[in-house]
Amino acid sequence: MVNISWISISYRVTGIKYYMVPDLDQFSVTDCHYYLLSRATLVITSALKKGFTDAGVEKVKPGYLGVLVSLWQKDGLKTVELARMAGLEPSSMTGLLDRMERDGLIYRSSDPHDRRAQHIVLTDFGKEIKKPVLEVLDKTLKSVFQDIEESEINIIKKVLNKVLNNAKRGSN
Amino acid sequence: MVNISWISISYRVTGIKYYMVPDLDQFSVTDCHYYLLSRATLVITSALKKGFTDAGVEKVKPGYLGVLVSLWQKDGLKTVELARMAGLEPSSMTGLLDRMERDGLIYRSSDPHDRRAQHIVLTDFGKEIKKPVLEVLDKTLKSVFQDIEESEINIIKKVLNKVLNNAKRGSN
DNA sequence: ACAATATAATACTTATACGTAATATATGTA
DNA sequence: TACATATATTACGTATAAGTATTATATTGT
Repeated sequence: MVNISWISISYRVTGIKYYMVPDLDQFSVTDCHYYLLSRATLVITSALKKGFTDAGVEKVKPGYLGVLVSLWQKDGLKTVELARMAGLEPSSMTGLLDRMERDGLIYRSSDPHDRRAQHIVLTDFGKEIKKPVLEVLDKTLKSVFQDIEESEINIIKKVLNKVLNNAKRGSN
Repeated sequence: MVNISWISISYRVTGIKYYMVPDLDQFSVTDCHYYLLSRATLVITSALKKGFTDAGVEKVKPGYLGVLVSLWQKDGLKTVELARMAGLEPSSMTGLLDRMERDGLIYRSSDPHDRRAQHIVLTDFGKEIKKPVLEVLDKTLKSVFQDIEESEINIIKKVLNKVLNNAKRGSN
């Protein structure tokens, strides 16, 4: 794409001093882990969004996927449970559920035993769209990851899991 | 983390029919490419943000990095040029530059030869923070990608570049 | 020269996710 | 029982990025 990079010289220059600020002029974005990760996430999100629209389920946004799949497995989960399952903060989950409620996919139902808690329940519409949504998901990911070997996919998964663990440890 | 996954069964089940909707109950998030990519991006972003704050350059947000590094290489680029270099839409770049201007990192300067264009220029402050910002970047990425082999990093880069190309072709 | 088209930047709306704080309710302990 | 603490959810502000439409200029073709 272009000629700049704002990342991770350390992996490409051996013997560099830890805090040495490297000369940037010789790097390209396609060498930058952070750039590549964020762009890949964005293009997949964008492809999913287009896929849902083309399939006539434009009410479904990519961000809803985690919640939908969780609820298709077990309806009536609580907000915190959904947040934990999707890897989001509870406060993020609230806004997500607001949008999903607005779009007619779920509703909130009070817990008679714990008046703090709300159970998140799929509407009929939320149940009906399961098949087309999963089809779009499968098709989109097949398209985006086409011509990539299974062994490489496995390395990606392994490395990204390690990244998540490194970050988790770093934040403690 | 948890027991759900909303992704990409296709790579793990051989011989699956293209549009077959798979049974979800047996998958885990840590097997999901889309999940892993988006989480990894978010944890790195979060680590960078914390790094900037700890280093006393809390005016710098992770999203500013692409623009800053571009301008440190060549000051006075135009909005569209910066957008293209960072891989963003020009409309996204406008908002980003608004925040950077508000935070005292850049200012806009009209082009006398093309009255449509604005040149984006670093303030003194925007120039001064180069060293600490690059230090935080280097340190953070070293930390997040620690214990990951160079060969694996290279595979990640290769695969993600292919993903970006696949998505680009798919959108035409 | 003028009309059609292209380019640069922006405004506005929406989606996504974090962090902090507030509120209500439960639970555990002295 | 009363108080401290923990839990569930939400409210509000901010960062990030896309998409659509608009405005102002430039450029090109006739």
